[in-house]
Amino acid sequence: MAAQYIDDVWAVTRLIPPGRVSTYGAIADFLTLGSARMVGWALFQSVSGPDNDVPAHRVVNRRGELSGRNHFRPPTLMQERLEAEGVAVRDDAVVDFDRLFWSPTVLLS
DNA sequence: TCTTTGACGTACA
DNA sequence: GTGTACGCCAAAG
Repeated sequence: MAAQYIDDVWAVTRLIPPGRVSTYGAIADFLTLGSARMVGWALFQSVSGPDNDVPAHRVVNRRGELSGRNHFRPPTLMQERLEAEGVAVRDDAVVDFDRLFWSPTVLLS
């Protein structure tokens, strides 16, 4: 069974609205994991395992780059899904990332 | 058990 | 803007 933080990360990731993106640091800070790497690891488990019902493609690094696209099958799946949701991707990075950025902290409001 | 690596981020030169 | 260093925590070898 997955660890608790894995479940939390998946829950937050599922809350990301379609057409929006979030960052590892924002989720890590929201869950007070203390390390953004845990977020990436948790999402990697979702993509690698059978529980791929997590929109991991909506989570990018701080620059808005698709750093984890190489872990998708095929590696272009991440960009394809983002573009399918209306998120423009250019040079492995989200266009207008500042505008499309979504933070889980909005749930606190 | 120790070492290395990893979907990151911040600090500093 | 670029390169280096460190912290952070967990999994794999």
